[in-house]
Amino acid sequence: MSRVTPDQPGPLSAAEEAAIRALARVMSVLPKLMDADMRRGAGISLTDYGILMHLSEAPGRHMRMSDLAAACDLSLSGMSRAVARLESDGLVLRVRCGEDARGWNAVLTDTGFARLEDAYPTNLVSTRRRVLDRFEGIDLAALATAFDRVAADPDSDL
Amino acid sequence: MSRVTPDQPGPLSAAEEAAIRALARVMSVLPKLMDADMRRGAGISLTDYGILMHLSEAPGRHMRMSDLAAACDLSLSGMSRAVARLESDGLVLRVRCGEDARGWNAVLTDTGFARLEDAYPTNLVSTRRRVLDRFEGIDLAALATAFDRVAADPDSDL
DNA sequence: CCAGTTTACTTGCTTGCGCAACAAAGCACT
DNA sequence: AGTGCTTTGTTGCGCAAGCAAGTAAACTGG
Repeated sequence: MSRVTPDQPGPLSAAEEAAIRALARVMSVLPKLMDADMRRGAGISLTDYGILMHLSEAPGRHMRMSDLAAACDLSLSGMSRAVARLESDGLVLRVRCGEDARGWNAVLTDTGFARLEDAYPTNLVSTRRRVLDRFEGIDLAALATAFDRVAADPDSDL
Repeated sequence: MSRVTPDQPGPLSAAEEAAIRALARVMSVLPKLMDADMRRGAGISLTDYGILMHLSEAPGRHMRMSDLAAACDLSLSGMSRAVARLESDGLVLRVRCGEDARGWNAVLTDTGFARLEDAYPTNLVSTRRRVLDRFEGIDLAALATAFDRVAADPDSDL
């Protein structure tokens, strides 16, 4: 009786192997490079930049802690501490959530928005030099949807 | 007098923006997912798996600490501690480097190799399900070379 | 309207990692 | 051989982030 065929039989093909190894390297190297760029060029960590960015794009420039954590892919505890840091720097403010007094809204202050605007060019340059310039000849739209599928994460269990 | 034209003028195009955001998400999500897969499925962290893998592929199954650190993209101090952990688990051994008594070789033990073999299928499944299955219709070879260009990192300065 | 449960966040503890300071071995030039 | 300089690795310290436990507010069923 023939059993169900697995997705692929044996080990990886040469092309798959090469792609996976290169991706692994990118995942470990690129965040460090871009974080270093941001710290050197704008005095802000990549994590903090992402938080400010997400807030700036939210209606009213505020977000619930848990939504923000999900958007930035941080644990709630991690976001709690990150926002505390940003608050002590005056970039963000925490206010009780009106319709649910358990919740808190992280609000981007004007200072915070100015800081984001200040850091934006650095991020832009870093993005181009480190990534986009090296993706010449690749279909970015197709790549984006593939990446989206990767990050989507259905079937969380192995 | 006309100044030098920057690589690209203004902000990112829609496709660039989408690709960058998706890549950012992949970089933050995927390592956690695959690490979780490895821990649950094989009781080993992704970092440790990578170390054992690199050692297993080296001639004589041993490597200098600094080479190993570079290969795994870890700081030397980080690798020092990682190897100490692995050594205490019996997966790796540290022996003085013959031709340069300052150096140490991390050597993969038989136990370590067995552990790697044991973890390999888990890694394979995780790799396929999380990544390769979602890259259908993408030229993997082209993608690999693009990733290699990203990870290569000439001009370290911003 | 009052337990018991669920949800939203914070805080204590631990881990992994990087940087800077250190020890030890090699090298270079006299 | 001897004195400095370089290279290789390890250790002290600090930081960011996750998990688990705690607190407070909101729902839910009697």
